[in-house]
Amino acid sequence: MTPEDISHTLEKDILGGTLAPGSVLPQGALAARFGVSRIPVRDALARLASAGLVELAPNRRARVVQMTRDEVIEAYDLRLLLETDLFARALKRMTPQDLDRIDYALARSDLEARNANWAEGDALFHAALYAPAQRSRQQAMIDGLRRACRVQIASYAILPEDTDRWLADHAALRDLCRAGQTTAAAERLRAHLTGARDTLLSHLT
Amino acid sequence: MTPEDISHTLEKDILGGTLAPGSVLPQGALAARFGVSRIPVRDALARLASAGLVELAPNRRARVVQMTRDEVIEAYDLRLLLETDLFARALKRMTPQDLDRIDYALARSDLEARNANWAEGDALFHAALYAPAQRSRQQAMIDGLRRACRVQIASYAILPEDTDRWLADHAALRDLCRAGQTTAAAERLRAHLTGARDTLLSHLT
DNA sequence: GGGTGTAAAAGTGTATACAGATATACAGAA
DNA sequence: TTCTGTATATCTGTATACACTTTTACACCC
Repeated sequence: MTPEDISHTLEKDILGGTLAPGSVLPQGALAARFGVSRIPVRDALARLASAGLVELAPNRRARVVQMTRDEVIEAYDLRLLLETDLFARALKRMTPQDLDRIDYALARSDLEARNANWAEGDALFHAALYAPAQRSRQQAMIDGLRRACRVQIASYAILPEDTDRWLADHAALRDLCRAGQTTAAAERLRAHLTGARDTLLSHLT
Repeated sequence: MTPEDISHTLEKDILGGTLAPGSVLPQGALAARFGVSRIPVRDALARLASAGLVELAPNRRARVVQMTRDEVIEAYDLRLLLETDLFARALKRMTPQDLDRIDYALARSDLEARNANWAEGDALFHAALYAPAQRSRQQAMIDGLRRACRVQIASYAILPEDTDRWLADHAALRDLCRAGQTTAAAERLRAHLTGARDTLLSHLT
């Protein structure tokens, strides 16, 4: 059990909803759970903190982040800004191979969605969508925001109709990429994200 | 000497040019320097890594980040995207008090610039410029990018003419804010950033 | 009941020690 | 000289121990 393993496992717990926003994460308990001392646990918590999944304060126990309504709005605004920009860059450089990879990612995400593992597939599809842009830093920022948003979503049961809409959006995005309709594709992505934001916000109050 | 103190001190060294990009940072040496054990040093290095100032790899010594040309371009593209957006949001909500604070920051940055501490003043001025938007996450992202860029700049001697152009840009931005000329202000910010990028790129090869 | 002070319990931060991995220096071969 | 293999020195990762801080629980007073 390395710190990386520990942080990955905890990330799954957080994003899977086992650890709800606001939960406390005592180092000692985690150390016992993973069969290590507190040192690698501290390391793992530091990783999660820099990924934006937990909050650390001196002499305080770590907590799973809990975003306010305004913070959720800001996060989605940032995703809109960064993802539409990255998508536009990707579209300009998209090769037939990239399109095939997007097809593959779409098929996989479709599979995962029925397997109660929708978010994994979502991240995979969008990663494939943006990969042609070859912008690792921007991609990393987007991943961070995506994870932060997902922590908030994880505590709610996702409705099947949401999943359907979401899969339809992905399929539409794929089609628009293939057809080379860049402005329509960008618009669809924008709608996809604002839709996701609004369903999350409707659950928050 | 807390981990936070240590990371701040190291950050100053890195951004001040004492620790050039690529320098190694052995935990033991730092522990001796700061009079603590290696544990808080590891903590400080983790902070710097999450701020994007050093690179950490398992069982390897920490290194000050060294960006490639493409990474510099990507970083400035991201700053352009995030800073122009944040500036536009700030302009919409700018009050007379905010304008006074910007005046104050401009005066201070003018002072710091003559004191060989230009970057501190630069960060201060831009923070004042964006503060009315009240977007902590976006501001944090921008700060991270700004620091990452500055690490690369730190190793070069800044020409006085650059500082002059840079101060003139700031003054112009302030004036455009006061005059309420939002589109011209946004355009000036864009020029300010692309100018900074190009001088950095000209030094890189 | 509701607030307040205090002591025990639980938790965090860090020094020390040691095992394992990496980097360095140097001798010998091409 | 330049490359390669190897022994040594250095460095990192983590368990343990202990001091200090925060949290919790409970008795007390209003």
